[in-house]
Amino acid sequence: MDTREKLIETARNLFLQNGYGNTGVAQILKTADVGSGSLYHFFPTKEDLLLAVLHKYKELLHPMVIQPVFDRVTDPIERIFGVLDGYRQMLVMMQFSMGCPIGNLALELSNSHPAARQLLAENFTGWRLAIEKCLNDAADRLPENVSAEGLAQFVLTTMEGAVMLARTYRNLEPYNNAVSQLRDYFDRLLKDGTEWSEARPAPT
Amino acid sequence: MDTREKLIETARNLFLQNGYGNTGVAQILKTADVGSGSLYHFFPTKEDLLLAVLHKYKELLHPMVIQPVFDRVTDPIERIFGVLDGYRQMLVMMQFSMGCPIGNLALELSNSHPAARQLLAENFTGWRLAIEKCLNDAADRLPENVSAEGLAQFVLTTMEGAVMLARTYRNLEPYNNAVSQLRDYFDRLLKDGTEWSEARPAPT
DNA sequence: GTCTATAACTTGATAGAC
DNA sequence: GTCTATCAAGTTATAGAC
Repeated sequence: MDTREKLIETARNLFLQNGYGNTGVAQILKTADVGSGSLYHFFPTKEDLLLAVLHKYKELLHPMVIQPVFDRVTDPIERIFGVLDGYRQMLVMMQFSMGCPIGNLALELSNSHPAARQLLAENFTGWRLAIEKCLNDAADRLPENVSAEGLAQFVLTTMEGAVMLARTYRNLEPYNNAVSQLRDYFDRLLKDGTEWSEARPAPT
Repeated sequence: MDTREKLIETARNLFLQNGYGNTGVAQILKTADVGSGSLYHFFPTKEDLLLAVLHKYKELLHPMVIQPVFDRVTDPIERIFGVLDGYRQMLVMMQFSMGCPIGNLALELSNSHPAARQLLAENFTGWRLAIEKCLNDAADRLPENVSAEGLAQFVLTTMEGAVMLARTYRNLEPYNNAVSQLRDYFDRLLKDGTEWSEARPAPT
């Protein structure tokens, strides 16, 4: 693995564990066993390294998060819950020390780092599109006036909130609960052909 | 306002805007116009100040977040959506620069600061209990086998995830969407078995 | 492309006078 | 209880040799 790739990979892991601000450049260098000059040759600033990490996450979304699930599950609705189960497994495996890497960085950086914020949003959108595709593949089972985009975004919302609570409580229960509730919602959507009740317009 | 209280209030605001790690003690001192010696008289370490801030949030939950909504809305289900609307208003007012203070700190600190993590969990629990009470007050309209605790936690999950997405996209749409979906879920729950709610206008 | 050394600065925390 | 002055350590980033 070349030096540039090693730096991105190391930074990705450390940002995931400690956040961006709490990860020092020196720590990255030590962990990657790379000299200071090398880093600043590839990445003029620490933020440039951050942006490279966020690009990397975009590249990893399908091979790491989506495709493995799609390979072993065919039903489009079950694929969605398969992806959610992947996050559950990660929480357990990492003993709640890591959540969704994008969610972590989103809250830390969306105020202060506009370029990073943009890439984080693109990561969210990529995730949502993958779920959206599943919903479109199951369109015949969903009420006609259900918005695939809106529902896919709601799945993302649920996942991110659930990961946050599970990590805070250091307990899987909030995550399992959220997935159960979402499953119940899906059951009710799939079950009856009744009208999607459009929510009231937001107050101004 | 005494110095101790002023320090807590200042730190609370700065942590909210910049996070814990990115807020320097010097910055707190300058903003609060307080000398270094005073701070360390009340709070031996920066973390002690953080814990005081988290205690403050627990105290503020009802007077600031819950009670104002309960005072102007009586229907228990509408109270829940009233609380959610409060967060929507905050996102707009603060132009997405601030989300849920607890959620922000939860992701930043739950790995590295166990004492803070515990207090963050207590804050979440307090919020959930307020929603849970609403659900119990509306128990006659909900299916018997619905767990008020589980559903209340799902509301919290949705709110936190929705705030995260809205801040990342710097757009209210993900938040409105999540609330709409949650409303639709509630409609399907309420409709299922019991009478139609007269507390709010029928969906258009 | 990589190394060493270091500049310029900020951090959290402390000591002691008053 | 508050002030001033200061500490040691850590931060990002740079310069110049190889």
